[in-house]
Amino acid sequence: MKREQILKAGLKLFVTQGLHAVTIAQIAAEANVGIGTVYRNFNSKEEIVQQIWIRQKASESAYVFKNYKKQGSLHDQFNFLWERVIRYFLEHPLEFQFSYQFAASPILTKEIHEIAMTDFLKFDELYALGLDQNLFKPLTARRLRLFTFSTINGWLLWAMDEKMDIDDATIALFLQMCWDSISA
Amino acid sequence: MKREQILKAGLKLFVTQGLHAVTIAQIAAEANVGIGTVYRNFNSKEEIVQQIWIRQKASESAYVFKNYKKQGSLHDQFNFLWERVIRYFLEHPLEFQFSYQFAASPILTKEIHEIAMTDFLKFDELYALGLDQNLFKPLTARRLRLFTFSTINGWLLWAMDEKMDIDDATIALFLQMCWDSISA
DNA sequence: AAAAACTGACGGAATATTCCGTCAGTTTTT
DNA sequence: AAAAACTGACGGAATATTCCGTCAGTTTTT
Repeated sequence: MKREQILKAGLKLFVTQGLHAVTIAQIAAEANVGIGTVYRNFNSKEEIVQQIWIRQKASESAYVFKNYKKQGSLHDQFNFLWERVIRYFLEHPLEFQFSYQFAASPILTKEIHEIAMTDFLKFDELYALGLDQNLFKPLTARRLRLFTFSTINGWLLWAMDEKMDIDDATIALFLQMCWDSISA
Repeated sequence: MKREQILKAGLKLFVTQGLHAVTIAQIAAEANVGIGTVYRNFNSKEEIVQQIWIRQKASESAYVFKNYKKQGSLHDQFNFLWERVIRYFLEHPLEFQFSYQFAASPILTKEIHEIAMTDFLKFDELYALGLDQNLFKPLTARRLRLFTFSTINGWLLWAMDEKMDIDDATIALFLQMCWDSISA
């Protein structure tokens, strides 16, 4: 409970102020929790960041794969999953900012990334299938997935930044762009 | 001169250790400069980051637009410029990491971004031309540019991270993906 | 009522920032 | 043209400030 409050507070503060500007005392205050409680739950500011990352990716994957059924054409599945990713981020702007900002941070080790990303390996199966059917350009499944993911990430950053309003048609067009980019 | 040394040292340290972990004293040491000299040139750590950003974007645009002639087909020009961007980042991994890491940082204000990005507006002319010729999907020139840029950024991150070796063929394929994604 | 969890004041380590003497390079005086 | 006076960038010791992490006392849970 308190742990959750701390992670939530950290998320908000890190995104709005940046890692270096946030103190443990601030996090404790924002979480309505004593400083000692922060230290009971986490060893350092860096550990808080790591745990926020893991928690965020878990919440993201839960949202994305909810109601996911392997039915319809491969293209349909592709659209379904990536649209869920897009909608998750649109509905959770703080989580998106955090995700973007820390993706390349030296604080997040290979291990942390690996733990956090396991759920998303399901995407690779989809891409592997597409490769079998010669639908995609000749890259590995993993690379194709990373390509689409980073495209979406980057696009959302600018879209949010510009306060571009994103309706269903825009999302559909964008998904089409993602598909076209990797199509053979 | 000293100013340059400080910016260079800051770039290296921020990328490898992260903003919060780097002290002014460290920067001074890495730059072979006294602490006082750092303060003579900059008011704070944040200002150093902002100036590194501006300097980095200037160096990037100088590299990208060097020898750029508006000749050949629009597709050729597209390939020329984006290939330059890719090569710049491949040859300057520190600059790339920095660019990626701080793009969404709260330290960089709208003003700073605007100053740093002016040179890159030339890209928009290219996209506008393509739109006139109905080559692209129906988005604004600016959005198309941001889309391609973020795609490249994201792709390079993973490519470098995975130590994927990037030869001319790979770059060509990737540029093709960028083109296909926005083609009507 | 015993154990566990929590709180936040506090001390001290880490860090930022200031301040001032030095000295290489420049200008003025003789 | 030699000497004297001046300048201000520089370095780093001294000082100010921040921030961490502990722990004694308090509250909550079991």
